[in-house]
Formats: sequence, structure tokens, C-alpha cells
Amino acid sequence: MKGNDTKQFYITTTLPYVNSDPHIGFAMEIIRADVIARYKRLLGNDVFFNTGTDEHGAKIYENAVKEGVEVQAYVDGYAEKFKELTKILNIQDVRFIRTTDEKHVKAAQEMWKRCYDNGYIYKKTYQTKYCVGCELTKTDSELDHGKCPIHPNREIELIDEENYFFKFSEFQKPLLEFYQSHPDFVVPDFRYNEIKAFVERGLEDFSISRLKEKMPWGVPVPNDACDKGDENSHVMYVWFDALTSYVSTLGWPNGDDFTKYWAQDGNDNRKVIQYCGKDNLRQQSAMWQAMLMASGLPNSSQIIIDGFITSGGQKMSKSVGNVISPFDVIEMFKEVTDYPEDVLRFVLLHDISSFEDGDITIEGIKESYQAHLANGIGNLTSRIMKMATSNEVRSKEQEVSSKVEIVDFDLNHSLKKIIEEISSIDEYIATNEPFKVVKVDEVKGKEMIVHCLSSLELVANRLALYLPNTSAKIIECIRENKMPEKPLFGRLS
RNA sequence: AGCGGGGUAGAGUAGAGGUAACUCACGAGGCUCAUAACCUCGGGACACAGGUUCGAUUCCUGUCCCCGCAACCA
Repeated sequence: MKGNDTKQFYITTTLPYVNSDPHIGFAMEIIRADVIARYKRLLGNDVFFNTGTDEHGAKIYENAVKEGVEVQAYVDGYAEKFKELTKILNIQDVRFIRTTDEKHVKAAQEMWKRCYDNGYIYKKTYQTKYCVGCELTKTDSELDHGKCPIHPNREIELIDEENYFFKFSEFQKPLLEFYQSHPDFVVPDFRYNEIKAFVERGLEDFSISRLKEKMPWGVPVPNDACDKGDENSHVMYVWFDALTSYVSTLGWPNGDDFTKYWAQDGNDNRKVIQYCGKDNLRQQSAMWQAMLMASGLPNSSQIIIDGFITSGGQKMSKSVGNVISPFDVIEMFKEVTDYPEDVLRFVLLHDISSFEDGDITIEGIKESYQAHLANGIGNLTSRIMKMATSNEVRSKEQEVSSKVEIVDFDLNHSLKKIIEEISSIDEYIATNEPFKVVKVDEVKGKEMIVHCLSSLELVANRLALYLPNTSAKIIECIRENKMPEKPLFGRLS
């Protein structure tokens, strides 16, 4: 990922399933995608950045029924929450697709038709064991004493019906060949190895429809592409529908955006990047890729897999009481800073490894805030601007250096490098004492202060991807030669 | 043999075949431009056992332990 290697750049998060409030893990995913999107824009790329909500399926239907609300109203409420999340996180210029959007429904049906016409969808009667928790049919080998090992508290449903199936099994070879020829298709490498091993073990066709009478909340299977007599009797399996959102957001099968942004084979000018959590490895890097192959569309360029976030060494859960909501973190810092969203962005980007699991606690967030934002960049800005304003030293005009580099999507590493520079500027001030020198040798002292201003501006520029508002504020202070009206990041009481 | 990740100072994390780094906490100095901030110095660590190697904490093998892939979940 360096230089102007691409012209069009497409990046998407997964679409979170709207059966609960926005998770901080998703906040991390979209923040990371946002940093990459900003980076690519800075390099002059034409970026299409997508997110949205996944709104169909049995679990959502069940939840809405349980709460006694219209399903549409139920998903509308969640869609608003997730839209709100993109706003408070300062996610820049992102498209938002909902799988209940009309254009998405049409696209999912078109995807189905193409797979069907190409011979990859067939009908069969079968009896199967279905776990509602996983939204997956289970083979006997996948069950543990008749229970889903993943959802032992849910009863396995025995389904004896005629369903449509996707010929996943036919894609073992094509997928393996694809992985072989694209060794960086999945990042990090250990996830690449994992999916390769999974496909090597063999693939089974999976059911991609549900009887409407049992579960009506889904995209109707297009009847003109399928056998008569089947009219409106099936809806799509939620994964088949949801995965299509990555192209429906581009207006596929119509629209210029699709031809413009979705990677074409052999066209190095385009990149299609998908961010997702590690639970999505199979869906994104195997199922979805097989669907693309089946419908004759180009594959994605790269899948970036995030780790999970625990809190206090444990999975966040309401019963344990260690859930940290992105909204709450931002709320918590509103009193001490005008940039609470940057606090959350900072913590998620700086304190969590780019690809491994990470841990977050309220105490840890506060510690990181105090060390790096309040005592670090915030204090540094104050001390330098104080010297500059009281000695009337203006910064030199400086070409906006885009001396930022992100290698292999390792945002954590890149941000840490920038933070290290803050410390070295503090050290410069302590060692050279410009505040003292300026009193005895004005010219020399002012030169030193100018040097500090330049260094600060460089750091601020490099922080722009990560902490956009903070960065802009610092640059504003330098340009207008003024102190921040109040500390950038006030001390916690 | 289910899949995958991990065990590094008191705590949380980096890192890498050859002086083990950072944040917090702790001890001793310094500075006064700054948000009781900042700088310097110091104490203190690579789970265990084999192997490969001139040399491993890093690579390999085994053992022990922890975590995720379940539930409200990305």
C-alpha cells in the first residue's frame, strides 16, 4: 500500500446485524476503515467507502416479534443508531446501505438469478438440522450430542423441506487457485492460512433459502428465475442476501459506480478492500468469493481481518457487566475535551493490536487518555503555542507534508510511531530550553521555537488520519498563532 | 489431534536469531515554556523442558496454563 498505486479505491466494513446496539468492536472496524479511506483520499485516490446494516433473517424477525413491534420499525430504529454511530465517530464520506433498501433487494435477486442461470443453484428436498443461533444448517459431524456446540442452549430444528442450495462444493478448486495466486488476499497471514486450510478440508453445498411461511423476513426468491409453482414461497438465506450488499451499494447491476469501483481482473488501478471481524473470515473470504465467481463477477482484492476486543480479559457481556459502549466512551470525555470522538478513535487505534485480539477497560482508556492525549499532544500544543504567542514567533509556511505511511494495514504500528515523536519534541524543549534561550539570544531562541512549531505541525499533519478534529485544531492554532481557547485534552479529575 | 490466538518487569502491552522497548505505578534528581504537566537517571521481565545454532527470549518439538470461535456480540 504505497504511493498512487490505485486510482479507484473501494472499501467496506461488514454490515452489522441489527439485533443489538452498536458494539465497540464494530466501532473499531469502521474507524480503521475510515483511516484507510482518508489515507487513500490523501494519496489522491477516488474512494468509495461503504457501510450499512444487515436487517433480514430469523433472529431479527424473532426479536421484533418478541418485542411486539413491526419488523420494519424494529430495523428502522437500529439503522438510525448505526447511522448515528458513523456521525459521532466522525467517519468521513461514507455510504450507508441497508439490506431492506429497494435497490439492495433488487440486487440480491439479480445475484440469485445469475447464480441460478449459471447452474450454481439447485433445489433439493432434504431433512436437516438447523441452528437458529448460527443461522446455519448443521451436519451430524458438526453437532455435539445433538446440540450445536456453539449454541448448546438452543434446540436444533429438524427441517424436512425443499430448499434451494448453492453449489459451494464446486468452488473448492477455484477458491484454492485464487488463494494461491493472491497470497495477500487475506490479511493478516495467519488468517489467510486459516481460510486456506478450511477450504482444503472440503466444502459442502449450503441451503440458501427459507420457507416464507416459516420465516417471512427476507428477500423473496425471484420466481421468474426458478421453477413455477414455487412462486413467493421462499425467501433468501440472510447471508446470501447480506453479502450482496457490497455490490448493491454501488448500484449493481446498474449504475456507473459498479463499473468504476469494483475491481476488474487484471486491472491494477482498482482495489476492493473489505474489513471484517475474525468471525467473518469464512463468509467474506470463501462464501462471498464463491458467490462472486458463480455470478461471473470479479473477486474482492483483499480481506482485512480484525481481532476481537475483550474487557478485563473477558468477553464483553451484559451479565458480566463489562460492556463498553462507543457512545458511553464519547459521553464520558465530553466534559474534558471538545474532541471526545478522537479519544475513542485514539484508544481503539493505539491501544489495540491491528490484527490480534485486544483488551479495553475504562481504567485503561483513562490511563491512555492521560498519558498520550492530555500529557502528550495536548500539553505539548499548549507549551509550544505559549512560547510562540508570547514571543510573537510565527511558523514558517510549510508545505503540507503527507509524510504518512501505512504499511500492510498496520494502523496500530503507524500511530504508535507518530506518538513517539511527541515525546521527542518534549525532550527537545527540555534539553534546549528555547524559553530560556529566547531571553538572552532572541534570534537563536526564536529559531528554536520555529523549529518546535514545525515539528508540532508535522505531527499534527500525520495525526490527521487518526484524530481528524484534533489535528485540524492544532494546525489552526499554528496558522493563526494562538493558544487553544481551552486545553485540547483537559486533565481528568 | 476440532479451528485459531496467546503466556515478556508490580499492571497493561511492543519487539526481535546477537545491548529486550513503551505506558502506568515506584525511587532519586532536573526544569519552570506547559494541562501539578515535561526531561534525566534508577530498580525490576522473556511460562516450563528438550532440540537446531557460534549464539534463542525470538525458530522447531513437547508439557502446563489462559482466551476467542456459544449465550445479549463483531
